Amino acid sequence: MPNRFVKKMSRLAQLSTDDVATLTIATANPSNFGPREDIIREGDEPGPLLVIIEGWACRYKILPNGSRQIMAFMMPGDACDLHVSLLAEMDHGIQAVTAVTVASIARPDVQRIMDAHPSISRAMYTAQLIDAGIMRAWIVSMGRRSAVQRVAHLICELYLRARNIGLTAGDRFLLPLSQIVLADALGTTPVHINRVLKQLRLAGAMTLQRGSLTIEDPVKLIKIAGFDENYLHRRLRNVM
Amino acid sequence: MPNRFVKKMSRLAQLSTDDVATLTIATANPSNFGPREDIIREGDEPGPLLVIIEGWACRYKILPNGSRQIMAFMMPGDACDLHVSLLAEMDHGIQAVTAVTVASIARPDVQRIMDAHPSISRAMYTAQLIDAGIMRAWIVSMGRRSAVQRVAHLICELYLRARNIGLTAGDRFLLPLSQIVLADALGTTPVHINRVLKQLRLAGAMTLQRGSLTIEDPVKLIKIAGFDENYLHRRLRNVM
DNA sequence: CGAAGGGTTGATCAATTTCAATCGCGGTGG
DNA sequence: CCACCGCGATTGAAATTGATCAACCCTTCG
Repeated sequence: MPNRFVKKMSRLAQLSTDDVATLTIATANPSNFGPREDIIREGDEPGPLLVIIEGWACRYKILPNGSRQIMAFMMPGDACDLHVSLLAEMDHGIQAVTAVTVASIARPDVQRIMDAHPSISRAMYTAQLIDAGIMRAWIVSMGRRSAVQRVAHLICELYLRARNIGLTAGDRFLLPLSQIVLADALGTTPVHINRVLKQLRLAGAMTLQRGSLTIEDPVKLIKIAGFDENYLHRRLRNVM
Repeated sequence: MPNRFVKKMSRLAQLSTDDVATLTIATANPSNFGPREDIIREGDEPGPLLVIIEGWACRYKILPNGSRQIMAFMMPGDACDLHVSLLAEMDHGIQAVTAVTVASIARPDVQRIMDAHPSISRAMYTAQLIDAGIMRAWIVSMGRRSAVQRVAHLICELYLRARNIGLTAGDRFLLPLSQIVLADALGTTPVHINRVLKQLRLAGAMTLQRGSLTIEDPVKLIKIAGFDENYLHRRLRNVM
């Protein structure tokens, strides 16, 4: 029974039985974090590669004035920091959003595994590609979309990502993000997020209550978001 | 006389004479683009790896309502699309900002070179790491900084990048970005950029006129920007 | 039961957009 | 050589979005 990370890697590249076994063994040491607990703090020296097995986490930065910006959400199967091994010091933190199970792979092992398993290496490369695409989409959202569009767009992104890993049930899925967290991710205030959610609810597009999101009218939501399904989806040649 | 790309790669990893020769040969076929000319268009199938040898370019996306968001600036030595080889179709365009000289390396050659030259591979990996850090900083800027702070922060970033490749003269450097382009990059309007620039000028922090930027008071500028020099700089263990 | 952490709503304030007009400069055709 | 264009820069005034401030409610949990 492969864990979420192994599953994700298997989707991103054709893995042999040996590849799968290697990844499974490497991530067989999970540890747990509670909600709001820091997994990595800004200023830490980058340690092992961390992989989310269960739960949601986020990448964030606190600004001098105390406000917070979330730069990414991580869901089961996502790696936290594929690329930061060269940093002398983390320039941002990673925090559990829900209760989270994390597996860690020592850096030398990552290197060894990638060297010995080209398919795994390819899968990780692809994962980075997807992440970069998501970051670009966030920049576009923050720069040129209104608050309503931003919320709608983020929901579309998260819905598709959740669906990809089998976390959706029809038009509904568990979205364990408080309005405060949404505000920190979208660069607005909780108050405004609240009004926007109400607006989307009244428009009959979607409803978020007690951590459960229901998409009432997918077409309307996508239209509001100006969501380009392809950026996460069809435009990848083979994967997802 | 190595070109800008070779120089940059040499700064990012210890390259042998052979590595340098390989890169030099691979990028010895430059072609030119005029300002505002598209180097890659959204929807194109990703082709060879493109490398900026001279001039400035930008990565951008046009939204349904016609507005434009710039997601990155590329300066001499920067690669356009290290990672997009797996995309079936470009989800954004790349455009020349000034007159630009671009070298291209066919994808299979990229693969072959990286396989045969671990140091080059490492340098490219590091380049990606830096780019990801810049993207994260942009997300933070767009989400949580005011327009003045955003402009100041972008100028700090571009100044350091320019200085890294020897394009600055003391506190001055050529910044070939119109107020319109700055607005597209920072998610505001040209009118507002104009007022913000005036504000920064009157504050004695920096002056931008006719494509030339002068930093009058670096300390003040950095303070306004809330700029963390480390994110581009000291936090990398060995490089830059 | 009390406290804490969301969520909700109203009223006001501030930053930024939008609209509109003018200016200046480099290039071009007559 | 000069008038004319087109694009970017600049400025003012009005309109709008989103932020801030301030309550109050509700649920959960110890």
